[in-house]
Amino acid sequence: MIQINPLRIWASSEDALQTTAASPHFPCETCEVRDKAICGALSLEELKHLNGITTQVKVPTGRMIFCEGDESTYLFNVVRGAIRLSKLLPDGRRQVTGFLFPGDFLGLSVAEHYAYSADTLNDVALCRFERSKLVQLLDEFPKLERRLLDLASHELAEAHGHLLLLGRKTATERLASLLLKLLERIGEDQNGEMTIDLPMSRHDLADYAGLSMETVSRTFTRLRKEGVIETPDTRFVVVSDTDALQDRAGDY
Amino acid sequence: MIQINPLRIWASSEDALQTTAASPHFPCETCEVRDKAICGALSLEELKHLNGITTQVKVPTGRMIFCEGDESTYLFNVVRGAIRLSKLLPDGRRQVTGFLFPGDFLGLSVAEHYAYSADTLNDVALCRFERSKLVQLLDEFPKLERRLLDLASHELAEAHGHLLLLGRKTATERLASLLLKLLERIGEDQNGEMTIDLPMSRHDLADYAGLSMETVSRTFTRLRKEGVIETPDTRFVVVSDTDALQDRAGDY
DNA sequence: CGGACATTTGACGCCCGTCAACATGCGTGG
DNA sequence: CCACGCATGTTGACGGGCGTCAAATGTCCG
Repeated sequence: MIQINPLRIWASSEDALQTTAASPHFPCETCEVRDKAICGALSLEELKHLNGITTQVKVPTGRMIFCEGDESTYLFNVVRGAIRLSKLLPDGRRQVTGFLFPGDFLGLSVAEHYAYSADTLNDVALCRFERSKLVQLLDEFPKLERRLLDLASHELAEAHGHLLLLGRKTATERLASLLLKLLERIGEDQNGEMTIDLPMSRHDLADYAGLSMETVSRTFTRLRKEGVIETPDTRFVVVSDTDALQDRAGDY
Repeated sequence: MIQINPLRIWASSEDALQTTAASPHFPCETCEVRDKAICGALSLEELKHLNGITTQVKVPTGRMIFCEGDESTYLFNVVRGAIRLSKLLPDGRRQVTGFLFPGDFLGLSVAEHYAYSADTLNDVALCRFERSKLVQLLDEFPKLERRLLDLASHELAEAHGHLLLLGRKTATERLASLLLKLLERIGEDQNGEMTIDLPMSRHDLADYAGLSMETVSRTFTRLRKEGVIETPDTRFVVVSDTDALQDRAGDY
């Protein structure tokens, strides 16, 4: 599998993020996702230990972070940007297993190899630690381990929802469900309208929902004509009628 | 949601399993799945503690163990039998998220509610503990927590494989993949022929693979006509040509 | 033997994938 | 500034894979 400079750093000068470990500035303290990420389980004192084994890393748009099957030497916290997780079949068919956003944990797997590939949908900032050092840290801070277990079981529940979506929902239900999930995760109130700024392409949405790009596009237009959403730009989705979207998602 | 006597015990006399906790006979010691299950992480001494909080439980064929959304008061080890995990849409569409067999852990979730329903495909023996007590135990035995984390990340990887199956594989690939998985898990050598004794119906297989029962049936017939499998009985599948089945699974 | 149930098989239709044409946006360079 | 090219998204036409419905067959058990 090809891996293109997975962790190359792009230019950054005025930015708070550094590529060196254990900065004297103790960046964890001022981290934007500190309470969301696994770090939220730790006291300030413990956080200093964590800070000691982390490296701040940036990855530009469209780069591989790691590949399915690679040895899982690193784990990450997503600090900024959006990430696509996916699995491939040998003939190129792709399944997107999830999208990650700031505060999410990446690489959760005690296994030796990554179970999926991860690449960037836009410029991403990561907080990286070596897996071996994390394991060490887990022994020191049991709270961290509990947090990881919580995380894993939460992701498992998410995955099961995704299974239901892929196995049993119609195209419309799939897209409605996906939009609702994105709305919850990255939806923003833009002068009274709940809006999603999609960092991913129609193709990515399709590969998440087990559909073709064309079907996703057609479903978008149908939802638009029915007044459920607006799409002022391909990149933005305004959810005009959340209830209607809920109805179309098929759950309950 | 309906829940029919989820943990009722059926007649058992000569059997080693008891319905009472902490039997003086220390059943963990002689447990058939002791090294497979999470218990494998524990020393004999630690096992005695675990033994103290477990209850041996039996559930007959076709009973609910718990329902999606129920408060998750109990966790289980599967000692004997086969279990179906599933999620439902309100209109009855069902997605089977997995099948469990002896040695598997059931209820992995630190969340307050089960994310899916579990019911029995045949007579099942379970080793049950209260979630609250388990959490307590995790504090005492960090090894156990590590084991659970391993387990969770393994299940996560399984789920991602399932996502790929549902999202991107054809009917034949889905069934071939499923049969290979079952072969690995419960396949037995019956005088030189690798055989699967299916505890689940065609309908269950279909709901796992996101297909209709009819399509599963037709795919079975096709695989039989092509000499990949034999189906002497609807319950038994003999895999005559494992390589051919691999080819049809679509991976690699 | 007969009824209930699971499975198989067949006929038919539809949802969604495929292929292709067209539209739109964006960056580049003249 | 516009022309052009490329990438992405939309729309239309068409076909196929799989779902649905229904009947036939097999199986179990009273």
